[in-house]
Amino acid sequence: MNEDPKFQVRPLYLQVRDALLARIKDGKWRPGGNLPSEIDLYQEMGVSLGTLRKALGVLEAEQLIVREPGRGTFVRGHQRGQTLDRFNPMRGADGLPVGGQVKTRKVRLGSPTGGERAVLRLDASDKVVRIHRIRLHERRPFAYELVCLPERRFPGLAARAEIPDNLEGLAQAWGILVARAEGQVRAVPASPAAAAALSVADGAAVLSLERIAFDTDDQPVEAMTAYFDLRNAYCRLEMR
Amino acid sequence: MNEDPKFQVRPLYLQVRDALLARIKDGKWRPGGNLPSEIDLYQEMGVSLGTLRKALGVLEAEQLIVREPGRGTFVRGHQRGQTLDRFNPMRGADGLPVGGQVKTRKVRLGSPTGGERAVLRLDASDKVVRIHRIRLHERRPFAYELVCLPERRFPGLAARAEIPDNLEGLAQAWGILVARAEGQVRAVPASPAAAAALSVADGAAVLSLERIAFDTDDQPVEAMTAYFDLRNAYCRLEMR
DNA sequence: TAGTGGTCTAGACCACTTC
DNA sequence: AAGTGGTCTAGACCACTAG
Repeated sequence: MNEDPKFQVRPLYLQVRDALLARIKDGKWRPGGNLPSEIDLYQEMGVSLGTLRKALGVLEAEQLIVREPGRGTFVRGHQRGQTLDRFNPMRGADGLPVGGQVKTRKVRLGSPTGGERAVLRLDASDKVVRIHRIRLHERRPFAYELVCLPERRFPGLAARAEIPDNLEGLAQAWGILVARAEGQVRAVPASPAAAAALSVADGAAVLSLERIAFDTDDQPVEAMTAYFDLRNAYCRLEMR
Repeated sequence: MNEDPKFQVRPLYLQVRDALLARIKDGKWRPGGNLPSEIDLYQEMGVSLGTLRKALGVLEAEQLIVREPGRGTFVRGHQRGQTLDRFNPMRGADGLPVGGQVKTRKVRLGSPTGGERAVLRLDASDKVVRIHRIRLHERRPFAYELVCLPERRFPGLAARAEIPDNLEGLAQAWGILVARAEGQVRAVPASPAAAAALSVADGAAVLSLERIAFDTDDQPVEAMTAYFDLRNAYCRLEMR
């Protein structure tokens, strides 16, 4: 880790971050498990403690690890039992966390549309896995979700019996680290399928959430479109 | 700055951050102006360079300052000419930045409603300033905004001739530092005033954005409700 | 009591901007 | 050439957790 600094462009602490991230990706340190102590790590990697701590600080800011004074450093894992992942800002009209049943309706292998090819950066030969879901909240339909995943990133998914209910569950099962997501909330006329799923009139306005999720290499991992009954849902915002 | 550490709870670098922030608030360093160099600052404050730099890092993460290698450290100022402030996620249907005329319709001093008293944490005797605005985009009405500001934080505002077009402009003019905002986007039936402003049918569904902005002491600074034509607007999201 | 992460210091060298 | 922020090191002490 201590080559001639003359030819290094990427700062050492970012190289250390990359090396640590690579081990998390490899599954060397499991989600929820703890990393070696800072003392062990900086000695093993041949950098100073300050540099190692700066690298850990970056990973902490990226929400990939959690540090607890006196206890250790842990790989951040997906909280099971959460029905919505942390990249879903939609809430029920009552403001409570959405916590009903999830019906996974179809899981099919298919070819991407032009739009999906573009946002997921796929080749013509790539396949995608499509999942349709309906989420209930307080026994009423809350969301109708159309998920599109690159088959290359989720091999064997279409044939699986049990499928996780949200992005974080899927990602964790396939060892993918989701770093961020971007999207839009709009109102659109309901398609027949969305109208049926949400029990609203055909063509009535519904809220839509289009979302693209990216991994730590900034590669797209999932494209989702979700529809919500105008009256039962809103989008929660935190702005800095 | 170097008292007996036995009785210090708040870390020194956060105390330094607080001291620097106080000077920014006082207007000692103007928005856009530059701070003294790190060397001058750490010597003046009697802490080590590392501690001073950690304090600056916090202020940078809070988006209150900007550091430019080789040039210096600057107080982050509001970009004039931006019609929407950085705490407004709404965009026109074309995705372009909203950049039309802004009509400030009414500016009135009044008493807060119960809801406003609660979210702005006001006493019964406190007054509020209300501003109504209409924003145009591509010559069509884009947003109808109802702004509610504590008179105590914006003294003399109701009597001013020229009023800034958005939260950041207002805050800068009164020396307030906005740190964050939270809110919700929903669809609601248009009130008569909103319907008239947006040229939609009375009671038709419109998007609404309710937003509360907070300063660096986490005190509420503004409560806004804005309405948008469903067909012309959407909400842009970035999630981490 | 041993181990962990958090804070703080002092000093060196670097790339970059500005004059 | 002088000044700025960015990186990197080595070492000290602290509060907290756990056995």
